[in-house]
Amino acid sequence: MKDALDILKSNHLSNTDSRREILQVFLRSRSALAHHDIEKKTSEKFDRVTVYRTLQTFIDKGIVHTIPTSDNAVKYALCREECSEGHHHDNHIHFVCDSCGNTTCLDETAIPQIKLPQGYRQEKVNVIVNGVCKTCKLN
Amino acid sequence: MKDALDILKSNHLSNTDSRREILQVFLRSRSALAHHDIEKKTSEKFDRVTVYRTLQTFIDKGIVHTIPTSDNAVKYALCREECSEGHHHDNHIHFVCDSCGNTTCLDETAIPQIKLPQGYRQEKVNVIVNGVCKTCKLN
DNA sequence: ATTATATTTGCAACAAAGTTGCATTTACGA
DNA sequence: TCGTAAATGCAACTTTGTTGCAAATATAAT
Repeated sequence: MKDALDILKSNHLSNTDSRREILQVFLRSRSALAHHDIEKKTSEKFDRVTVYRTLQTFIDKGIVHTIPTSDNAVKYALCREECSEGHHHDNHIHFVCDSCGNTTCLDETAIPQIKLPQGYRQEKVNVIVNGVCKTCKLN
Repeated sequence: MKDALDILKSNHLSNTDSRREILQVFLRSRSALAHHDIEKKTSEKFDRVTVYRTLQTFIDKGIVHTIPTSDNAVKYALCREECSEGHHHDNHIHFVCDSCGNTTCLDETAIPQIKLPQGYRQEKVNVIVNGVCKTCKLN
């Protein structure tokens, strides 16, 4: 398991408090995080602006990716190893649990082939499944 | 083709200026609309609050549905006939053109079967495809 | 270890998006 | 046409996101 410092180093990013701690929050979290979650989990230690800029840097470097959700709250999650600067490979589906609210990447579940009508060019596909997650279903 | 009054009547909604005109905007538009688009297309005739409440009413009744997009701008589009109060059947994919920015419902393109890992219950699936639309590809 | 420099941060001020309570207005059935 | 419930508009507010700039900090070179 890579740690925050490794990730920063291999992406040629300087080791600053905010980057290190925000990465740690992601590494510790099993579900995707909204901007707001990140501010809270870092005890509002960093300015809102810094969090925005740090997230943008991570997206640019391919360290995290965004997940659109129907309630207009973009969430962020760590990319897997294969992502790199300017090139995301998040070919997995996202699951939103309507019970606990958690958004998770289902890395094992591939995005199915989609056949668009004639004339459309397909660039990227986002699949968001809503339902009840494993943990909640047991309770 | 149903008109605005029919839709309001069959959903037991009173016929007010805002509801009628906002519905007409949807009926005339071939792509999904953001809140902001609606305000503009009604010439800012209605208070922002009224537009929000009207949209919420339409969603509750199953007249429109929301489309999540990766840039955190929820868009709204008319549902097809089969939707009803509290029960959306938008079993089609959404296409976001990165060239013209338009979001459209591809009603003919069904959502493929998705096989979730053991233990997950699937309720709703959203598929958003980014790319270049028919019209833009020609130019 | 010290210093120089480019990068990053925090602040202030702002803009946009969305919400709530309440008084006024409107739709529509009686 | 009138009464009432529903819908609207206004004001005030919260949340979310952005920009410019001065101060602070990370890192590489000495």
